[in-house]
Amino acid sequence: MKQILLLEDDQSFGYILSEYLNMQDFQVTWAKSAEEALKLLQKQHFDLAILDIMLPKMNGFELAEILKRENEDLPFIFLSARSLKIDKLKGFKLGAYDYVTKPIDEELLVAKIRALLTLTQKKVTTQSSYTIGKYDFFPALLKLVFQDGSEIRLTARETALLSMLCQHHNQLLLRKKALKEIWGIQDEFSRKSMDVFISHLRKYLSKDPSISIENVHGKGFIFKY
Amino acid sequence: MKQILLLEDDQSFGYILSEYLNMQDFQVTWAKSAEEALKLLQKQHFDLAILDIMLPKMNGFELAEILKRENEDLPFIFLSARSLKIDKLKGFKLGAYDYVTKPIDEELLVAKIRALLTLTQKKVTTQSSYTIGKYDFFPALLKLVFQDGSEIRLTARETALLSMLCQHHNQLLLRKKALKEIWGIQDEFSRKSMDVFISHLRKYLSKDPSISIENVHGKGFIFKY
DNA sequence: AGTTTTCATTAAGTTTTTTAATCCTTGCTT
DNA sequence: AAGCAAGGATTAAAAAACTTAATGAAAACT
Repeated sequence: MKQILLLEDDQSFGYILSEYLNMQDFQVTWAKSAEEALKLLQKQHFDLAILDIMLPKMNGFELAEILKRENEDLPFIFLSARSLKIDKLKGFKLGAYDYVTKPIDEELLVAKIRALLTLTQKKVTTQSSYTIGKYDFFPALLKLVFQDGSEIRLTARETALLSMLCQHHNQLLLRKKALKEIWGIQDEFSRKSMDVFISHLRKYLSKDPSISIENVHGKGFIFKY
Repeated sequence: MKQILLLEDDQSFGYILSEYLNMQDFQVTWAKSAEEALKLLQKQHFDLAILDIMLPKMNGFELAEILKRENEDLPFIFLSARSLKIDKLKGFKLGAYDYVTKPIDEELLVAKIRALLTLTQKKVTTQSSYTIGKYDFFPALLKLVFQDGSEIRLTARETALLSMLCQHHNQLLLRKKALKEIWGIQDEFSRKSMDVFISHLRKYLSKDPSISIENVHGKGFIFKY
């Protein structure tokens, strides 16, 4: 569940919004001042921050500047009653993902939040382990472990390819996509090389017959399990 | 310079917007139909797409779906005269960064674009090139180019190590840190391997005597230039 | 049915990375 | 300050990983 930090000094609005976001399956932590927000940020991880701008002491802009300096990749959205263009420009310049003016449309806000989270999370995706039939696959350890405890050590490319297959399991993984991601710019030549690795993986995974890497002619592969 | 794909069938609006974006130092390619946009996407790399929704044949939503399926991580913004909430929701659901309604404020649009580009580019972390004294280093191409045009091809590990050194240039890069990042949390054994690569890099960079990779006993290296 | 393109697998060739060996440097100990 | 251990530089060798080639089979196209 995604952790959201909400900075908002207005009691009733803050309450309503945090309840709404909670309902939408976000884990909201509500800070009523920038100072409180900073303390929370040091203790806990957040996936996204929603920042009100006008606050009694330190304002949302100032907090954002600190965030950018310290907490590098926490994405944030400004939320403010001020709809002046100059404020919006300042917001974006500070690296905000969006600048939403009150009154807000909660449904749209949630849609934006989800889009943003998908975007920022995308890169990090690699799970730390996958269960593939009777195997366990540990990408970071370059290891594939069979039910009976026997291990197969994988090479870097084998691991990269198997990871991609896992991320798309039971869906088509386009050749083009894998080539681009693992081999970099797709010179149509490494096609051959990729085939060799598919072949390796099939061999490694052959102890469980319910697993298969099936080819879709001209398109790519489907990793079924 | 950032490459932007603009999909817009309205002649005059498309012209004005692409001119404006050009002025703001973006490299804009203007497609007048979704089909044309698709062709361009196959040939060229873009950093961002701006998609009009209402188009004669294939519309912007449909194109976005294809993009999501095929072209991995090209971020896009919808641009439309339709301001219905249902359209906006659909836009975000498709993974758009934003949904902007006409008439647009060009200045705000550019601010958003810049913010989004920063956001998406950040993930890739590694700069696309570094100037090191009389050399240019292109991590993605695994190349080190000397002033006189002569090229040195680097291996994956050489590139990874040189990238890290660049990121910390004129500061101490801890051995431990490099080992962890490049070799994975590793046994003190690949220490030796790392030394070999340091040695390679020194040799490659020896044509410019103002560059040096200096050792800090027991700690790591400082890349000076 | 024949032809062309794509795919699977094995083997051979090449490149990259690691390990080893040797000598040098740094900083500590007495 | 001499001796010594631990860290570092460089080159060469061995090992591992990756790519290319070769062959035969399957799929799609005419």
